[in-house]
Amino acid sequence: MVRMADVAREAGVSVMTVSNVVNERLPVNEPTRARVMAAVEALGYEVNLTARHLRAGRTDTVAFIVPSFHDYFGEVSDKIAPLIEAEGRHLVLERTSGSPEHEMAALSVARLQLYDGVLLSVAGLDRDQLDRVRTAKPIVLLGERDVPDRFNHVRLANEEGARLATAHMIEHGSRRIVGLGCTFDTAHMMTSDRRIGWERAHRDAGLDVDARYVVPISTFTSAAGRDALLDVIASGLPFDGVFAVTDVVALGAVAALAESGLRVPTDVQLAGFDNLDMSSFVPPGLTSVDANHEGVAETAVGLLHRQMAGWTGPAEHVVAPVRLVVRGSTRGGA
Amino acid sequence: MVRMADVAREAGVSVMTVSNVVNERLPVNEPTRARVMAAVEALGYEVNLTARHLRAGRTDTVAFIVPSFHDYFGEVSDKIAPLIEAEGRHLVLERTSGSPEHEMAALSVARLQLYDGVLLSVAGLDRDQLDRVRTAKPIVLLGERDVPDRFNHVRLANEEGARLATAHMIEHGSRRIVGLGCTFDTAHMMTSDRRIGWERAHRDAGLDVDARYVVPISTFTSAAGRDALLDVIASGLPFDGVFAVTDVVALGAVAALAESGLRVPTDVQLAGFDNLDMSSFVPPGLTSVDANHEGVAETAVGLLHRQMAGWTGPAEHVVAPVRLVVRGSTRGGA
DNA sequence: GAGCGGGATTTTAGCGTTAAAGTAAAGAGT
DNA sequence: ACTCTTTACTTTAACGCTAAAATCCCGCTC
Repeated sequence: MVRMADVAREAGVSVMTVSNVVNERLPVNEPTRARVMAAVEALGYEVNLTARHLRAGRTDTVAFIVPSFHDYFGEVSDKIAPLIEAEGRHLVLERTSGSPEHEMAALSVARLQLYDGVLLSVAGLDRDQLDRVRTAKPIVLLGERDVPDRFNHVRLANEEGARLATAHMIEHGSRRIVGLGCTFDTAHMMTSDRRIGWERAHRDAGLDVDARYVVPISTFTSAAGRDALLDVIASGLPFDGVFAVTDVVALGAVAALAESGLRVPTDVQLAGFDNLDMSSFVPPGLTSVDANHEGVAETAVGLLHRQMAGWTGPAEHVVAPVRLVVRGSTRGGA
Repeated sequence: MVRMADVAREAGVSVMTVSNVVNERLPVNEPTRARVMAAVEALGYEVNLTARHLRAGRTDTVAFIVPSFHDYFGEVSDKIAPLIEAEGRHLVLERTSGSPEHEMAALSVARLQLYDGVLLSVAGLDRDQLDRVRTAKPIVLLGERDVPDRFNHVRLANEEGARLATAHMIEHGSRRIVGLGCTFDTAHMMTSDRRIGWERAHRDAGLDVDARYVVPISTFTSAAGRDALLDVIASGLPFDGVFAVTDVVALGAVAALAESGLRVPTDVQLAGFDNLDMSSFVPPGLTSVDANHEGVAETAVGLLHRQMAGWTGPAEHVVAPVRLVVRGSTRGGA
């Protein structure tokens, strides 16, 4: 490894002069500068970032900590990256597998020290566990969990989104709408809130809420969504609509319906949540609640920047608005 | 920030004793140990990783550098993560947007110093640019590019995969198969090699190779795939099969075919490449070349571990085998 | 030609950690 | 009783960088 000291010796100057040339801090006479640059080139010197980080107490790096690199998080990450880079910082992703232990470890003082700021997509931690996190490091939480007031937090209008999607299907004739994955779950506000929206749409339309139509799924995967809906079909429970808790789950529903010979949207209308890239391409086009990834990314990064810039005012709790994107899987669609 | 020195003062011992307790290196008498631990707890001390990294010359962190966090890379990342973690290291993802400048920057001495090893999914750099990278840092390259011999490299059997998929469609009756995105491109061995496989399948079957069926796409997205195939349909060029260069592009083709009222696989057979999670759920099930993400991940991580363990033998160039997963989008399917 | 101002460069002093060498005290061996 | 270990802990010296203070050198003034 080539150090500044090696360059300094080669150029016949002090280490500080090399530092000043490399970082363009204090002015350096042109002949000296040229000699230093020549030495830098000759030796292939590049600054040791670890040493700089230690000395500077900054890393110019932001971490986005996600449960998995898949699907929704992959798409959001790609929105966040340019916003972080625009401020001259680096973005790195870390993965927690959604487990509370991993998330807690990611929020440990030790790990936080590696970054100037952290965006954490909370999947496993509850309010109490988060409350135990004591740090001055800028943090913005994302995700559909209950979090302590002192954290900046961006989440989606889950209830409203679910209500919109369900009401839309009711408006277009569905009367028995499966809430696929919309189970009550103290830990999981995502499913609970979407369940409430599903329920409210029914009540608003004067329809009965039948608990048999709330179908639990084992994981938020397409496979689990398909299996769960196939079970519903096999059970003989009649239905004419499906609101899936996420688009990934909705894709599983698409598969189940196709396998079972049920036509979308003629026999069964279908809507999802997240409006992933793929959703507009899966025939006949997946009606979905759009959570505006880009807006969420901008809001979250904005809050983080504010904190990193030294803002100490009260934390904000943003609920990102949603809108329904109607496509061919429901009867209002094109 | 609480430093070891603060803990040492609180516990009435030297800094080294704290270090020895915290890292369980040299043995420390139980009463002393307890006093140190109490001080650690009281002050909420956690080690400063930046300082440790500088001192140790190691970071116990591996970076996976990808063009984007989306789709294929998201899925591969999720396979790689547990393999890295199993060795007690951390995995972080960085993004290059696929641009040569970003990739080169990621391979700069400075950035490499932050990691004990790097997995780089090459998308933009060519052989010459890679050849300019001079570093002893363990690196494994992934992706369908030509790379200098001295780098460990894992790529897919692109030609064979494309040939398998195309031959399969020919075997089941297709005679005019669009090679969607399978253009020759000096820089992009992925498309070129898959094009060659598409071509070979034709020749093996004694069919003419008609260049009009090689359809370029602007980007490897579903939108570009759909638009390109819609153009083909509008042009009136007759076809009865589509081999899409990736599953993401194939999804665009699915949309284009559905919009145009063409039935899959009755009117048009369709096959893709990558076998993404979604591919088995998009009706009628996407026939796809499976590149065995998990195997690729294991191979790449294995090569990286070997290098990090000090192996200095010649680099390996692994071509990961592929197999065809037949689903409903082709006529051999279920 | 002593004194001064100011730009160029160097010296000093860490950032927080840990490998290695050093010391001090208690116990073992002869 | 004196070495010789062993155990427990401390001191020293970096890792590679840079903010701040100190020094040097030159032309300029009066």
